[in-house]
Amino acid sequence: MATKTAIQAVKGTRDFYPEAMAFRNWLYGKIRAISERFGYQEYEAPILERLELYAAKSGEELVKEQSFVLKDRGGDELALRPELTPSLARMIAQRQASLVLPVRWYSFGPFWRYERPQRGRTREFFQWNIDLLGSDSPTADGEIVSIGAEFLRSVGLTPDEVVIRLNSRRLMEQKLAEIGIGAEQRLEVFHLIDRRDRMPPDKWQAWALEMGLSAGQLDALTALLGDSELWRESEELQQVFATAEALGVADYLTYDASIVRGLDYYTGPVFEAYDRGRTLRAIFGGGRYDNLVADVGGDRIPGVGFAMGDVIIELLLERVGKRPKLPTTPSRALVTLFSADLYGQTLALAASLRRAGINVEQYLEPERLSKQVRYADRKGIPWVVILGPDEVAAGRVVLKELASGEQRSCTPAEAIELLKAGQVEHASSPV
RNA sequence: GUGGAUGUAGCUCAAAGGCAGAGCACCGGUCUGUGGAACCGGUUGUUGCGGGUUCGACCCCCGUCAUCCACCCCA
Repeated sequence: MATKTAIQAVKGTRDFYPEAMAFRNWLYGKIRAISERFGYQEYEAPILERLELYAAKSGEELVKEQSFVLKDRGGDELALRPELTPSLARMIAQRQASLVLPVRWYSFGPFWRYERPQRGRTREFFQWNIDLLGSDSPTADGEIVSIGAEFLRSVGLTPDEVVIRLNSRRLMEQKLAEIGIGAEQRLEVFHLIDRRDRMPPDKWQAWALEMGLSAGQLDALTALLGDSELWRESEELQQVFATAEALGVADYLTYDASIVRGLDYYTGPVFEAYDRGRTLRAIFGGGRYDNLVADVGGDRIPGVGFAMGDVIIELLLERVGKRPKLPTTPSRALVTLFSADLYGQTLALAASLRRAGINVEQYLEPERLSKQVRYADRKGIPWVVILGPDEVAAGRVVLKELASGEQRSCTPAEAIELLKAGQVEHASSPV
C-alpha cells in the first residue's frame, strides 16, 4: 500500500478505530460488571515504574528481555509496566496500616512487553487484573477462580469451549520433595514443567537430565504430571474445588498437575484458562502469592489474583463466532437538513432532542434527502428525523425508523417519547 | 533476540522482463420529500521504501521498513 504517512505507529501497538474501541469498551463493561458483582473496587497504578520493582520477583526473563526500559533525566531506570501485580503489592504495602482487609481490587489498563509481535501478541496490550489480598483461606482462591469462570460465562463461552486448569505449587513442592527434588532445584523444575507441552518430548527429557534429574526422578516426575487425582492429596485444592462447586462454576474447572505458571512469586494454588482445543495461548492465568507484599517492603499480606489480556479473548470469541456485533455510532437519530432556510429551526429541533437525553447527529448541508437518509443507514443510525416545510407548517416532524422502513408524522414531544423508548446505552460507554 | 514467507487501488487478489488490471467497495446519474435493489457512467496507484542489473523491472539482485508464521516468552 502506498501511504504518504511519514510517521508510523510504534511497532506492536494498535490504533483503536471506533469499531475496535467499541469492542474494547464492551469487554471493559463485562469485566467491570463481573468484578463489581463480587464487590471488587476499581483502582489504577502508574504505567511507568522503577525497573527495580520488577527485579524483586517477576522472573529474570520478564525484566531483562521483555521490558520497555528507559531512563529519566536523573538517570534512573524506568520501565513501562509489563505486569501489574508488583505495583499492586507496593500500593498495598504503602497503605497496609489503614486498609480494611481483605482487600478486593480490580483494574483494566495498558501494559507493555518488548516482544516480537505476531497474531495474538502485541507489545501494548490491555489487561484485566483482579486480586484479593489479606486472606490465607482457600475460599479466597476459590472465589478468584470462580470470578474467572463467571467472566467466561458472561461473554458467552461455555465449558465445552473453555476450561480452567488448576494446580497448587504447594502440593507440587511436596510431591517434588518426595522424589528427592529439593528447594534449591524447585524453581528450575517449575520452569521445566511449565514448558513441557511447548517442547518436543525428547528435548524436554534431555533438558531435565541436564539440570541434574536422575532417570528415576524423570520417570517419577512424568508420572506425577499425568496424575489427574493428585489434587485429592491437597486439602487446599479440595476447598478451592468445593468453593467453585458451591458457586456453581465447577464445570469450568479441571485439575491439571502440569500447571505451575512461569512467574516466580506464586506460592500456592495456580491456574490458567484455555480454549478446549488448546489452539491459543492461555486466556488468563494467576494464582496465590503470599510473599510479594513483604518482598516490596511491607508486612506479610497474602494475595491471590489473576490477569487476562484483551488480545487472546478477542481472538477466541472471534474464532467461536461469539464476538458481539456492536454499534459503532452513539447516535440514536439523524436530524436531516431539508433546506438552508430551515437551518435555524432544524438546529433548534436537534437541540431540544438532545436536552431530552437523546443522542442526535445533525446533517450539515441541505443535500438531497436520499443522500441524507443513505448517510444515516450506512453510519448505522437507527432513526431519521425530517423537518420540511410541510412539517414546519403543521408543527410536526416526520420520524423514520430505518430498520423497518416505517415512518410517521408526530409532534416533537411524541418524537422524543418514541426515540427515548428503547434507547440503549451505547457500547462504547462502559456500563 | 533466531529462522522463514509476504508486501500491487480503500479491501481481496491478477499481471511470471515489454502499455499496471479484475471483483467488491467508493462517487455520480436514472431518482430535487426518503436508505438497502437494479441499471448506466466515473475515480481509484510513487507496484512499501532506497539502490543495483537491463534497451526496458511489479517481476531479477542487494539493502531497508512493515506485516504474517514458527522459535523464544507470556496476558
